[in-house]
Amino acid sequence: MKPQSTPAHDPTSKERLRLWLRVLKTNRLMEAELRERLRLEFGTTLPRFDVMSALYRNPKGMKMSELSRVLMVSNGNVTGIVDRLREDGFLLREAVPGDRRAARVRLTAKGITEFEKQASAHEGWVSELLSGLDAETCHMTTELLAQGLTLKEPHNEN
Amino acid sequence: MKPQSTPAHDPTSKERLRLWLRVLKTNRLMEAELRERLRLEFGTTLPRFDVMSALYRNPKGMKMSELSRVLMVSNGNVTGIVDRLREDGFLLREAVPGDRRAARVRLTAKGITEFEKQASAHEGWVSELLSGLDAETCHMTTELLAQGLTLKEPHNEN
DNA sequence: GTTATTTATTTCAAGCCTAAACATTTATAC
DNA sequence: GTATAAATGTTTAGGCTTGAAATAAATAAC
Repeated sequence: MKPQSTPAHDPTSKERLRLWLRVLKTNRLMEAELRERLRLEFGTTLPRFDVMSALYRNPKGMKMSELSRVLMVSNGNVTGIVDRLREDGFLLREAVPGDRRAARVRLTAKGITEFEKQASAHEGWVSELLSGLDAETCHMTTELLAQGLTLKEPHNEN
Repeated sequence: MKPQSTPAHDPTSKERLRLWLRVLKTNRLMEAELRERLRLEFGTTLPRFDVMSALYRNPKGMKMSELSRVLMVSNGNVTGIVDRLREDGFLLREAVPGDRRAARVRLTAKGITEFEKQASAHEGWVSELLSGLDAETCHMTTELLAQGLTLKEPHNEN
């Protein structure tokens, strides 16, 4: 837990690097698998699933900038994904009263129905992929990762 | 550690989902930070760094398909990244004697020098970002993730 | 009230990424 | 030997992603 001296062969630094590479690999393997299943079973993508998931947790809708902050992707990125989801009728845009710049986005009934199917399958897939870890071990690992990351998230005032 | 029953409120399934979301968040925050630093300090990107890193560990060079397998990205993806790195003079392509389909890629001297600078900074950044975890905790977390992921990597016969 | 700044969002160029189609070469079957 | 299959790479179409520039509206300064 010392500061960050990094003299080329600092063993702590090496262990942290190994952990990072493991996180990276876990992430890639799982994303690849989930992406493929979402595509085959539902004809959708991970970013689309993420957007719908955020909106599902916020039934009253979210502003574009909120979405972009919560999902940790750029503003312009959200524009495109939302556009395509709207073309498919899964969400709609509304004006924000009192602020003609902003746009509020929320799921349609069709979007809610569709997302619930996807989310149920998704949770099962994740559980299957992580079936090597029981609940307690998962919980501990989650806490360790959360505590270990000394990285402030971008500010969040609603 | 039971199979994957997933009856909507299975607590184990929920913990695995939470862990997955935490891995995802850790990955995004760290990738965003590392990407920005690579861009500002070295004018490069994470995928480029990854390719050079793989080649650095294989001084004799790697075939395109090897690169694609090790990095867990698609074949066509590697083509583009390698093209751009070659334009910058960081790597070169060679014919593989006895197989006129294949191409072997390896770092140039310029590429080696450049990557060593980047890798040194990169290791320091990672250590800084994970400074909340000491060596032992890192090691344990790495093992847990490695063991927990019941996902075969794509086969690797050289 | 006008000017300047900040905020919300879109557009754009460039690069990343995948799956599928393609071309070429090598290996296998017979 | 020839047909078939498998392997190596590239290309293509479409979507994702970013950072920067542009647009427009709201807010602050004065």
